[in-house]
Amino acid sequence: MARKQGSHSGTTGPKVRAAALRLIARYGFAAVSMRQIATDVGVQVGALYNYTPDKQSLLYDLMHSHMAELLTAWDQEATAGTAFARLERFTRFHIRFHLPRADQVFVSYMELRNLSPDNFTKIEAMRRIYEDALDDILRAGEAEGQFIIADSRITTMGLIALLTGVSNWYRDDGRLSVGEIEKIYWDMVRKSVSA
Amino acid sequence: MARKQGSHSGTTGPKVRAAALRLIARYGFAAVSMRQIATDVGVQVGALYNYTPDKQSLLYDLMHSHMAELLTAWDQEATAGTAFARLERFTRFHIRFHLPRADQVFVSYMELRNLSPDNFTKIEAMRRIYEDALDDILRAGEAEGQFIIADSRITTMGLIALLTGVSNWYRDDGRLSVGEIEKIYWDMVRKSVSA
DNA sequence: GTCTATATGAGGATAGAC
DNA sequence: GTCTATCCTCATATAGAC
Repeated sequence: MARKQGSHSGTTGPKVRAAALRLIARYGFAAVSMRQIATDVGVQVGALYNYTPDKQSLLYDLMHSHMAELLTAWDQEATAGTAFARLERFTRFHIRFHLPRADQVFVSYMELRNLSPDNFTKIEAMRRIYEDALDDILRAGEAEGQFIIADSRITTMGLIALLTGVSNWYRDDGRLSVGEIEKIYWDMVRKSVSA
Repeated sequence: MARKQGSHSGTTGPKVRAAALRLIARYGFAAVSMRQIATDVGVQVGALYNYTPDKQSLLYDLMHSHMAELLTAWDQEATAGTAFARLERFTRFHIRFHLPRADQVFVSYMELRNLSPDNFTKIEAMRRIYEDALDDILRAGEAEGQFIIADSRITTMGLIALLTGVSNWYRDDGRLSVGEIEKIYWDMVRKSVSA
């Protein structure tokens, strides 16, 4: 039988977050109960409230962590260079970052409507920063004459939808490596904005 | 005060579906209660069960209707011709069909995981038929030498993600007409597969 | 076809013992 | 830090009156 009492500090917190992420990705925020999460972690429901003040905060933490990681990772990846080189960097980075994070991507996209208004505003602001990074690249390339783009904002939204869509079909045991997928998508992106 | 009794047959059924669609799109299937739907329609909760055997069937009906309409509309739109012409047709059709159906798109995409396994299988089969229509065009264009495509299946998924993404940012009162949006996306699609 | 009332169960969150 | 027990609200679905 499972242990009924005792301290397991240091591991329960991360376990709660991991269980919540996986369950919410699979069944949706509203469909997942705190009891389900507790069972998955191996504690009773009351114990969860040592790690989150409420269910909403748990969702926000998951989405905020994801966006913060994304922005930090891109900050470290972004470089100077031609718009062309920067766009390739962005394309490959986006795929490489998101592919191993299917649950985070799913939750961050699907559960926006379940954030409280305040939390939604904060997450949207982070998302906007990321979109603007691509928008900057596109406008730079247009100014340099490397790209022909009808509308940089729409192209930004289009390319991000295209690239994020990888998560819809990618499987770890699929026939293509991440590198091959990056290449295929980079070909499409490159051609779609080409002069 | 609202009427407490009486027959309103002929209108309640569609109203139930319309209310369910709008509420589910906004808050998610699991988060929307039958009571909310009933309130929105203006009846008591028990009355809903004259129009659906249960909540799950209501969701399935919404998604099935959407996919059936989509396939029927594409059947009427599809034409013979060069792969190039067929791809433009598909691109413009996809945007024109989906733009005025934001709620349906959202629900059909987001609530797949809330379908029962049987219902999921049926909806997925319909979705696959639509994807295959694009896949056929791409492979035809490749065979004719009009397109250069690394992998038709991945390109199919990529283009559908790109095109469906329009629903993420489109607003009825935005600065662009549907025709202008079709044009911008067709430029991207055309170039992305160009030889 | 709709209403009211109810059966039956699950939900988020909290209090207090250990 | 976790457990048990509980409060209070809400859920889906059904039964039977009108």
